[in-house]
Amino acid sequence: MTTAEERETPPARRGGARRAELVALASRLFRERGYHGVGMRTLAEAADMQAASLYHHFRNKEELLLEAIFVVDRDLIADQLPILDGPGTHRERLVRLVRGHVRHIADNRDAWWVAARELRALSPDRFDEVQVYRRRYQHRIAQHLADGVRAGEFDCDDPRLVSLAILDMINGLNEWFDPAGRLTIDEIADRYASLAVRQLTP
Amino acid sequence: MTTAEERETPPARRGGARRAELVALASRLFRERGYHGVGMRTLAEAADMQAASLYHHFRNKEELLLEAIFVVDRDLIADQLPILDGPGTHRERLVRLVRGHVRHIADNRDAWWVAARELRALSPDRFDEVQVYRRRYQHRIAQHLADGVRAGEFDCDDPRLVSLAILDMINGLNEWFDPAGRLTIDEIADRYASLAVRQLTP
DNA sequence: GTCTATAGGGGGATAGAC
DNA sequence: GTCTATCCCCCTATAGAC
Repeated sequence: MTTAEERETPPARRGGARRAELVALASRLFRERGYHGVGMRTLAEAADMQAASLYHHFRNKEELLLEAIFVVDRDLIADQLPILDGPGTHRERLVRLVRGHVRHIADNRDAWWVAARELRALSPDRFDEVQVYRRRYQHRIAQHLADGVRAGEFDCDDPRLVSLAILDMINGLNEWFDPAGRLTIDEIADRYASLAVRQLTP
Repeated sequence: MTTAEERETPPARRGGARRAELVALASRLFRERGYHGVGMRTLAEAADMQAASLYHHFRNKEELLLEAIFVVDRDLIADQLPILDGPGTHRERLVRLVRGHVRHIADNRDAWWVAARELRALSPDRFDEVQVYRRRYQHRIAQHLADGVRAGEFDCDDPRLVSLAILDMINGLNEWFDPAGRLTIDEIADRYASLAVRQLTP
């Protein structure tokens, strides 16, 4: 049982290191086998405990999924959007945003994988909750592009469409990025920032 | 039971309209609830039959998934790659390819959804089989970009990376495209073709 | 080609001891 | 905070009648 107060605290602010470890473990397994493909018994075995013990840390399986997804969608807003309100030209701020976004993916690959694939496994209420974050991020970027156009710095016929195109381009890299591959993540971050700028250069 | 000859025929060339109907139905349900989230009973009910009857049409559940994914990955190669060997400048051929790719997604949204999310639910052998198609498509596009650079038509430091960036941009639209939305699919196809060209214009 | 029946296993979740 | 034991349900797949 949880108290009313605990129920209203956002999941990721509750609990400590153990809870975060379990979420990270769940993210890895969900990524490898899919949310519905991983049972609580499998999860528990990987955490060296019994399935029943997991229910002391999480109300149910969905809460594990929600926390994994929040690592992506809530933290991204917090880390990234302040960049757009910071100093620099519109172009410089966009470059910093793209680089930061690429590195956030590289630093949280399992969670990004899960957030991309398993959002629909959430109940409708939870789904909507995540979508609010996701849309806020995209809309703010579209706004930044429109601002840059008004400032005469960008050339862009359709900021909404281009913001989606740029985000999809970046998010796709988690599918093929290989830490041992031809390019380091910092090289990719730089090149993707250039590609984004190229879409907007007058 | 199937004969040896049937077993060696590629899945999508076997069977008739009924089989294709069942694959389309499965694609829709897999998209809505995920591959592991849809049971054979659910599938059978939606098709107005009993679960056991499905095993007359498909050896197992995975065969349904494989066929859904092949609608995307095998057909795309067949429809699209000839464009790059056809007439026109490198730029014109790229524009035709992007438009065709966008329309293929719009015409097969369920299958594309499943192909993007559930590839890992395949057994390793089947997974590899699909990846061969996927890589062939991407490599051929990277080749086209490199050819265009040599012809002096494109400017591109890293054709491999840019081919991935363009494909990820396009494939992402299935996440947010709404047939009843602001832009028609043909408008999106045109604008995405322009964005792709913009990445390569000297 | 479709059915009924069922095998054999795993699913999420809970009760209550310690 | 972790355990054992268990509930009840759904899973994929097969056997064999029609």
